[in-house]
This record gives sequence, C-alpha cells and structure tokens, in this order.
Amino acid sequence: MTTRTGPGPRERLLEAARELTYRHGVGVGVDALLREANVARRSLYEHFGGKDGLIAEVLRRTTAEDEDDYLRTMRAAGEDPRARLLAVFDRLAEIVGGPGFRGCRYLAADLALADPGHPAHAVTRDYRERVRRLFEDELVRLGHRSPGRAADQLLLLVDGVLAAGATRPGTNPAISARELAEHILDA
Amino acid sequence: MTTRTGPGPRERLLEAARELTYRHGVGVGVDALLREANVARRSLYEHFGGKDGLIAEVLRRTTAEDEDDYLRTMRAAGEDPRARLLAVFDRLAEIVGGPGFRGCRYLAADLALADPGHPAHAVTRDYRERVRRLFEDELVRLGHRSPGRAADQLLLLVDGVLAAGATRPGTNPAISARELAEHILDA
DNA sequence: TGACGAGTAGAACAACCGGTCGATATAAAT
DNA sequence: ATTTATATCGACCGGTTGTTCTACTCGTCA
Repeated sequence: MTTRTGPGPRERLLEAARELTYRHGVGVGVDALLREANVARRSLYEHFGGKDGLIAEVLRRTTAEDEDDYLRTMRAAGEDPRARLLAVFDRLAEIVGGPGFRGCRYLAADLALADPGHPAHAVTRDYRERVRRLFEDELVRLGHRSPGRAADQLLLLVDGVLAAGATRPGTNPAISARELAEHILDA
Repeated sequence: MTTRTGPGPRERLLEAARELTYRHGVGVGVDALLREANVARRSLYEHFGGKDGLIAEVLRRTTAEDEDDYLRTMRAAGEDPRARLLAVFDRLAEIVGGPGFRGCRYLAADLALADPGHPAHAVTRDYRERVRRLFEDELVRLGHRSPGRAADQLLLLVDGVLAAGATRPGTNPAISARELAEHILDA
C-alpha cells in the first residue's frame, strides 16, 4: 500500500512562487514564499540554489504553459493562418478581461529586475523569440509579403494589449488591437 | 553679499529620486536616496511625509515634463494634425533608441507597486488620461470619424512601443508603430 | 538677546532581507 | 540491518527595510 504523498516541497514551492510573484511581484520575500508553500527554508536552496533560481524556474514553467496556450488557441481556430492569428487577440481579450489579470508577468519581471544578468531575463527573451517565430510561421503560410516585419508588429500589439490592460483597467485594448492586427495581415 | 545657496534639500532629494528610481526601480532604498541627495533623513519625512510621498511627487514632476515634451514635439511638427500625431512616434523612436532608455517609468511603477492605493497610481492614471485627451483633440481637428476609439489605439501603440523597447532592445518598435499609426489616422 | 524655523547627524526601532547550517526524521535502496 | 538520499524544522548570520526620535548647528528676524 502506497502512502498518500501529494505534491512534494519542490512542487509546492513552485506553485506558491507562481502565485505570489504574480500578485506581489518578484520582490516578494523568501519568508512569504516559504510560509505559503509550507516548506522548509533549506529546501528552497537545495532545489533552486536561491531565490533567483526559483524565480527563473517559475518563469520557465509559465512560459511553456503560455506558449501551449497560444498553440491551443491557434489550433482551435482551424487551418486558415489569418483566422489563427486573429484568434490570438480574441484570446487576449479573455485574458486581459479576466478577473485575476494583473498585468504581464514577464514584462513586470523584466522591469523589476534591474540587473541585466539575472537569469529571468534569458527566460523571457527566449519566450518572446518563440512567440515571434510562432507568428512569423503563420505569416509565411499566409503568404504575407514581409513576415518578419509583420511578426514584429503583432508582437508590438500583444505587448501593448498586456501593458494597457494592466495600466488602464476597464478599457479593452484587445479589441482595438484586433482591428490593427487585421490591417497588418492584409497589408 | 548673498551666500551661494544652490538647490535645497527638497530639490536635491527629488533629483536623486528621479534618477535612482529610474535606474533601479521604485524599490530603491531610502538610504540610497539620502546618500545620493546628501540630505538628512529627517528632511525626507518633513517634505514628503515618507518614501511613498516622494515617489508620487517625482512622478508628478516627470509626467508634467513628459506632457510638455509631447506638446513641444507636436508644436514643432506644424499645424497639420496628422503630421503632429505622427511626429509623436518619431519622437518615441528617439527616446526608445536613446542610450539611457530603460523602459517606461510609469509602466514600471504601476507594475511594481502592488498596492492599488499607492498614490503613484493616481498620478500615472491622470497622466495617461491627459495624453489620451491630447491625442483625441488632434483626431477631432483631423476630422477623424471616431476620435475616441482612435485615441485608444494610439495609446495602445505608445504603450506597446515603450514595453517592446524595454524588453526587446535592438528592435525599433517605434518604426513599426508609426506605420500602424498612419493606418489609424487614415481610417 | 532671544526666539524660531530649517537643516544635519545619527541613534534606535521592529521587521524583514537572502542565505547558511546543524540536527533529525523518514523511507527507499543496498 | 545498514546505508543513502531526501525533507523537515528552526536557529542563526550580517545587513537592510522604512520610520521615529533626540540633540545640535546654523541663519534670520524681531
């Protein structure tokens, strides 16, 4: 008979950090994280080497999930590249309009961590590059005349939606962005 | 003979805070601010009531300056509302491409200060509203069919440029944004 | 002269920062 | 049965957080 173990300290720590760093920013104290996760201080340093390592690992996980979210959204939109790209902005409208939305985690992390050598920056940079590639691939399939430039513009709109969604609650920037996205796709 | 006084503690403190909160974020310590400004601890609390008051006052000042910058940029672009609005994006290209650019101060402050009651939020909210109105007035003068909606879209582009400029250095998002802005104006 | 206001220097505060470490408990592997 | 790995508690480190307070030095004006 196997004992009912449940998620270990490592998982609990990641989950707590995912939650608290989003609510309070990456400036949350280690004590608060340990308290929330109900995990001994030492476990943090054994598993992640320190607070920075934990933060970077949390971002690594959420970027993977968010990338999956993009992929699923696009897959659900069918085969047409145009419809697939526009679906991204419909999905953004849901996210930004959702009750728990508090801004883009990656943007907040990049702005909060002044040290350019912090491991979190590498994670967010890779993520943005992957999303850009995702857009570019669709634009190529669409037969767009300059897929690279258009991908940059779409990424700009995504950044704008996430920024405006956080700083001007109430407005729904994703709707505005979708219109502009249509123009990009038709150019 | 008048003694050479120079800027008082209040001014020195504001200047130091303007600089340090931009370089290191609003999380800078009070000690660092006092050291940089060469000001006694007590003066901070007499003049601003505390760190939060100082931060809010710094933002109040920079928003006024930045609004002036918008106004001067537009005035220099002549009378045509279309040219005036597009000039904003040329100016953004300069700012984002400049050597000292480290992201948008207001966006960083909003994302870093989790407490919605922090006085800084009111300052940034007012600033965004003033900029939005600036855009809307020009759009009305331009005879745009839906100035409110278009102003929101321009603001979205500005947010996007400032966000992307910070998170994806090297790319020049203002150029991408200018193209989209043209489309908004011609709609 | 004396009072007042503004400034400085710096001690003290309680709370918290990220990080290290010894002691111990548990359970699987040998 | 013994070893090994993992996980836990919790004390402890030096340093810093934002804030309050006392004591002192100026210059100004009455």
